[in-house]
Amino acid sequence: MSLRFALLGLLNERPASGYDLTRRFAQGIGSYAWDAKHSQIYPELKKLTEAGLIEIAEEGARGRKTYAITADGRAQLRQWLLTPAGNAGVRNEYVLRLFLLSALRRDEARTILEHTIEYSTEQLQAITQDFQDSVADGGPTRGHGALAAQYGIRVFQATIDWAHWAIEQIDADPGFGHGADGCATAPTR
Amino acid sequence: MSLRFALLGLLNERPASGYDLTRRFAQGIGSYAWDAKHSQIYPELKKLTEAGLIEIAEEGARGRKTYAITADGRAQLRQWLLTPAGNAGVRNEYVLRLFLLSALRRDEARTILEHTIEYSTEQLQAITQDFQDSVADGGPTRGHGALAAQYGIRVFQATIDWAHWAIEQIDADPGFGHGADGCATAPTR
DNA sequence: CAGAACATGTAAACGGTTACATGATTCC
DNA sequence: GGAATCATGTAACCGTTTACATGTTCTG
Repeated sequence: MSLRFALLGLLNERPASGYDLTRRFAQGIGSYAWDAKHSQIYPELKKLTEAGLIEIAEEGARGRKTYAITADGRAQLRQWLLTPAGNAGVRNEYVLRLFLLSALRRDEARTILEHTIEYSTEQLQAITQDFQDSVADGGPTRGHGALAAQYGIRVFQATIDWAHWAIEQIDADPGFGHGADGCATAPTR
Repeated sequence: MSLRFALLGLLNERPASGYDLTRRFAQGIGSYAWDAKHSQIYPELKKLTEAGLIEIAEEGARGRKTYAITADGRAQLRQWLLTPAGNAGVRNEYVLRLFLLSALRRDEARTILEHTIEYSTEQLQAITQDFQDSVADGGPTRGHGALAAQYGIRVFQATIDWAHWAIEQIDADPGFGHGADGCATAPTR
């Protein structure tokens, strides 16, 4: 059900085609909120159109269809947002990997954490850059743009800080890596 | 594929039954890394056993089966962790909702952000409490326990800080809520 | 004119959720 | 003895991914 509202939310900001929406999922929103592929987006846009929540605002070159949210769609989006939702099914493979670090040897875990710092730093810079580009283009400095960008910045910064701290921890911990292959402290059974 | 490694990872820490694993998903790990229900966990444990990656270490009362990871399973887990993974399909409905706040009126968005602060504060306290309980019980203060708990603490704290900042932003922004129902700045077409 | 990017769609296979279903043990 | 908790499983449905499939427009 969330995909439907993710699409309504993006279309509420401004009209877009399936192609546009696919790229937006592949970029920012897909990295920390919700991901979707074009093969899921196109059929969903069709359903939303049939339900009257969005409409084709314009048909352009190459079969391009620009969709816009309708009053009905906006009402449903608002209703969904105003309905409280307990923390539903989170899925983040990257974070899962961070959780399982104790299965690695100290040096391996350190390498992964260093990659995490590198990766998160890149993401941080990408968000900052995107945001500044959007400001320069006269794009939305308010609403979605600024709030979401700032959220991403803070979460990635927290991840970087955590990874630095985690490296210190594993370096200081003599028992780290007990679950690693071929280590004497890990009996097979 | 990730569920498989999530299970191997948890079993690498210590042997557990399907029931134990279900509870651990419902608690910490399910809130910020990976979620799964018992109906998915039990069949997966069966498959992992058939593949020789885990084994039944003990059969107890009420049909309880305690599974333990095998050397093979540990090797596969380690291999997976050491294989770099670009940020794969993230899904977090709670964060998605935060992204779409600009569809609401200022006062509504503020309410949601206040709920976010409240909720994240509770989560923060729950993690801190769980972690302290686990230390008091002589549980693992190393590996998974400490690193994961600290990660959760930092991410929830970042969310709280962001929400405070976001409330200030929307209060200061005269254009906020342009996408809300019945607002003059949002023409239907 | 070739290759990249734009643009949309479908189908099979897989993963995940909800609901159904059952029974044992413990606690009060 | 009844309720809560422990404990495991299956099936139908729905959401998601991967792979297949096609054609257009722009850029160099």
